[in-house]
Amino acid sequence: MKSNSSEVERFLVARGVKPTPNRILVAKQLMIYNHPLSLADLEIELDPMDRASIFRVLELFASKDLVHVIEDGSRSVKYEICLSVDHHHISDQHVHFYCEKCKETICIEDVKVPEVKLPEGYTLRAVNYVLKGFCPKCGKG
Amino acid sequence: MKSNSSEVERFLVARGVKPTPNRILVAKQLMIYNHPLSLADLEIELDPMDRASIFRVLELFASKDLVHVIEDGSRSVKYEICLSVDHHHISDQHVHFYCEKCKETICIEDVKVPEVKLPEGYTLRAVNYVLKGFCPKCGKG
DNA sequence: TAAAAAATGCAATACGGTTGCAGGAATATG
DNA sequence: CATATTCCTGCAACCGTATTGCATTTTTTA
Repeated sequence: MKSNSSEVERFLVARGVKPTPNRILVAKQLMIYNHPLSLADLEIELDPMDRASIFRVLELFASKDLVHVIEDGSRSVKYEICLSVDHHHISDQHVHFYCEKCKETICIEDVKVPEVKLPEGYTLRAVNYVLKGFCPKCGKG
Repeated sequence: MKSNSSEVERFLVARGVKPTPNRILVAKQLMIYNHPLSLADLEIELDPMDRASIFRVLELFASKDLVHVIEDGSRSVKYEICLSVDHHHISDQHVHFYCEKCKETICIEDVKVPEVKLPEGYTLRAVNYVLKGFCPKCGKG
């Protein structure tokens, strides 16, 4: 996983984002962890960076498709860095599993989001497919 | 769509829920609309019923599988009445479409949630598959 | 180098969800 | 039938997360 600053910087620039200190830190953090993080998670990791600043960075990243936004049904939205440019095609996205016991959101890289055919007239822009239950660590509940 | 009180009452009793006035009203409202409603939606429709009361009714309904809980990525959870008993099998559930412009969540009854095969060790209990974009009414955005 | 624009941090706010508590209705018990 | 107990309800307070407004600092532009 790439993590040194200049690499992160290049990544940001390549995606049309000006590499400010905060943006580099947020991106780096998202790269180090390889599972979706919430705003609160990042706030802890990036202390003392301000929550609003992190929020705005994530907002920007999302608008430029640098992150996937995952709503796992926990009360907070999760963000996952998206390194490859073509992972916006739905069929390239993997599903996520939310463990109702340990509250972790896990990427199931092996399982891609299955595509469905929408009726006429709909314009599809994103998809959110989250499976819920108990993860292997938490057993049968 | 069934909507008179005695029918709703029978529905509740059949599912093991005591048919109190509030519960009947909430269930009826969910039946009248045939798309998922948020707590706030219901609060408006059922005025002057108390928010906490509606909340507790929904909580009860969810625990008894009388409603599907849908997280569409808007900030609020949506509830959709589930008339048939066997719609808890994932493959029986339909997908939902969230319009990013008009903020409505629409049931795509025709499109069932595709099943995926999880790796060993996971216990699947629920699934949330929401498509996002623009609905036919809102066009291409 | 001055003006403009962008990024940041702080504080305040909005919002949806949730809980504690007390009164009242329904139900069970003697 | 009277009383105890449980359940339901509404009110008000609270919580956590997301979001915004504004002033300050930093960067970019002219």
